[in-house]
Amino acid sequence: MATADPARPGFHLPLLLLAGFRTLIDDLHAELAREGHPELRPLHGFVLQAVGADGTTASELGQKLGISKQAAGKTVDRLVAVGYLERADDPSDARRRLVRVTPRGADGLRRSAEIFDRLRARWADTLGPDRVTALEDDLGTMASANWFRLDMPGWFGG
Amino acid sequence: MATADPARPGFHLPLLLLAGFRTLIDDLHAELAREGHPELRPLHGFVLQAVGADGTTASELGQKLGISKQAAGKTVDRLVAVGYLERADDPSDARRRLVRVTPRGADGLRRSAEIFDRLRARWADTLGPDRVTALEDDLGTMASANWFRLDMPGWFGG
DNA sequence: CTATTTCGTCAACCACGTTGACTACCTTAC
DNA sequence: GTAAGGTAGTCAACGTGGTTGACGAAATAG
Repeated sequence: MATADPARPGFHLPLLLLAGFRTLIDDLHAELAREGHPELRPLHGFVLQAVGADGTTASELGQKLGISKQAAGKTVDRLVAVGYLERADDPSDARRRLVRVTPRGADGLRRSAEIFDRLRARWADTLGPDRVTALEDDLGTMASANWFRLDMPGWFGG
Repeated sequence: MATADPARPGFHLPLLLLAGFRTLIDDLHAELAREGHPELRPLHGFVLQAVGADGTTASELGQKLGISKQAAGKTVDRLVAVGYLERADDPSDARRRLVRVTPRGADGLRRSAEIFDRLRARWADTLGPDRVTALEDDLGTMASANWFRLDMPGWFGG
């Protein structure tokens, strides 16, 4: 493969990280689809996670995810449409529209966590538990600068 | 951060991989912009790389990147518009339109490789060269299935 | 010479992001 | 109590990156 050209070692690392991420994410969603959540898309897990048990609002969500409130609102729309989130009025502030995870959303979230645990175990089986931990430690050290920003336009569109 | 919740260790790994990738890619493009390539988007580097020194066609490119020929064609359009790729007729086959990297494209590619080397060196400075190598080895082992596919819809859209 | 395949493109569509403008509402200050 | 200002949510237009389906032109197979 061109990008794995040994003459350009610098290209290895980003591609490996991307491929590793993709492998995990693809496996997760294949399993999630098998377990009754075929509509759940890769971004959705992060969004559900960010909404959390206490609920939130579109603006807050946008801030948490590093995207605009409009983009967050649209994503909520989609997740509401497939039944993973619901909106409710905030009695204490008529401007706000509370966003909450539905039972179905909670189920998807729970299964995601379980599946990720199993996938991590598979990595541990292949590499050894210590190396997976070391990998996580090292990545944690290096990645701490850009933490948990999902605003895709940084690398893709927009 | 919610997704880094220690109670859900399974969420660590994918997020770390994503964050690591993002950090690298963001740093690359910040530096690339500084060096005279502000139009270069994260995907573009992979595409230029896939076009290669010998040139290719939209269909071939699509196959290499794991996307449709139409998507590949559109991406080529954009890269032609900003001067990184050019099209030429294939004298031996009137259906084909050769896609080639321009000198400007080659410059961007060369700089990308250099910058990635420097970024990798930074990782090596922080973690130690042996751990970076180990990280690459382990990721290579785990990620070997999904190599260099850019079809975002798998995780994002459509 | 005809049938099939392949290459490139067009058109419609979807997911995901952006900015700008606007309404409705809460809050603060006078 | 009202005017002013900030905040929440939505609408509209747009850009990027993907998808499928349809189609003409050119190469290839029979």
